Amino acid sequence: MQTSTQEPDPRLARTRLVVLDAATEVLAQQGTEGFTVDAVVARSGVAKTTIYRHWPTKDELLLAAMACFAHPETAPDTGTFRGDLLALLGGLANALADEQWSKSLPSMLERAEHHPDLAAQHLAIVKLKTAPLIAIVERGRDRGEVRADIDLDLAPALFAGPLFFRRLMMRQSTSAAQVEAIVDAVLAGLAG
Amino acid sequence: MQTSTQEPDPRLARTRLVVLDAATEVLAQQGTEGFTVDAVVARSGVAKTTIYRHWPTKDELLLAAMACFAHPETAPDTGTFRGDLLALLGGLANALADEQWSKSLPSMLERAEHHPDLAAQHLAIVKLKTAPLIAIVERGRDRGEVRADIDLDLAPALFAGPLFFRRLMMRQSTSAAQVEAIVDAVLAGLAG
DNA sequence: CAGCTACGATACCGTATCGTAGCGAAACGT
DNA sequence: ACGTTTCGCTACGATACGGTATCGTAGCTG
Repeated sequence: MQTSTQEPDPRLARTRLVVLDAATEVLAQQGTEGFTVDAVVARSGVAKTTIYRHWPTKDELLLAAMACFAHPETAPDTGTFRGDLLALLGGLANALADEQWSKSLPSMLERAEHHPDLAAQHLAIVKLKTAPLIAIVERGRDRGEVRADIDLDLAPALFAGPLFFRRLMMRQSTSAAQVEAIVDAVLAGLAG
Repeated sequence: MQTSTQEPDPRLARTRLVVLDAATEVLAQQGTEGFTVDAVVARSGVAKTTIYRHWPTKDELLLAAMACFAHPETAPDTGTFRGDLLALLGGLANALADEQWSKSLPSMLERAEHHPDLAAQHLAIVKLKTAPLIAIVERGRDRGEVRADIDLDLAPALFAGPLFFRRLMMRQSTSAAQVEAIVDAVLAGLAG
């Protein structure tokens, strides 16, 4: 046997791509309230029946769309602890300002609050995004730039928390100068 | 004339109270998705027609329900800067853990993202809640415990941001010891 | 080319939900 | 006690949306 399942139909991948792309756009622009299958149909140009052949229910489509944001972040390496933090948090500030992920973030939080499976997935995304931050702090600790008794679990909240707070609660973006002020403030408290 | 508008019908106030109470509960427990007029009817025991007599549309009911969370926070005065921060943020950590307001927070954020009027209202609530924090920092600055060039706009994000981050993004509560660690970390960076 | 597979279009069903109509009953102020 | 205001109830209309059925078409693989 082994009838060469090596080549799956390219049409499958194509519609998956087009539909998920449209789905993430709808989610970012309209939120969960406007996230309707018909809206994805209109935006993607893919027939509703086809969408249901790929994702048997709307929730699975939404889940798949949200999973698209699970790209791992890379940790910068500028040589200094402070430089790494500035680079990473500066990128985060920009991402929070205009990336689709940040625009869908409130929707994800809302649904995660009431749907355990989505909460788990979102937590996985958050861990992917905060991993480099932890890595940076760990590196700083090993270099002696950070107190040895630092609680690594608190690091993401300390550094990224203020940025998310400004984005979600105050609806403000954070400038490079403000990122610098935040980093310097927290950094002083962690110095060893 | 002047037929003593002093005494409005107590029935009006009563239903307002009962309905809004039920509405906030539904919102906290079910989120915006489950926030339906019929659900509020079921929970409050008030007839649907009556609800519509008070709030002509569902959105206005939701707006009114969310406005219920606009209680001003009082600033503690323990005598020391650090003590004030610990008291206030400790209270915030507890509120984030189990108050209805925190449970409806994701829903409010989600809707604020796409409804300008709700965004404005939510911002007003946030300012009410963060006002005492700013007051504390200001007091600390005047006492010389905080650098004079502190950016007061950044203070809420620095202190409260980590707590919200843990609640919203990590779905974790924050213990008193962790609050202390956060306060001490940020406080060191703000010292004058 | 032949057969299979995925896609498209349309129509359709069932349900949830917003919002209203109409009428009677109860509670309020005087 | 009486008029007025508010409330409750049932039923209803309208619409939007999730999901399916059917059939025909286009594209892929061999």
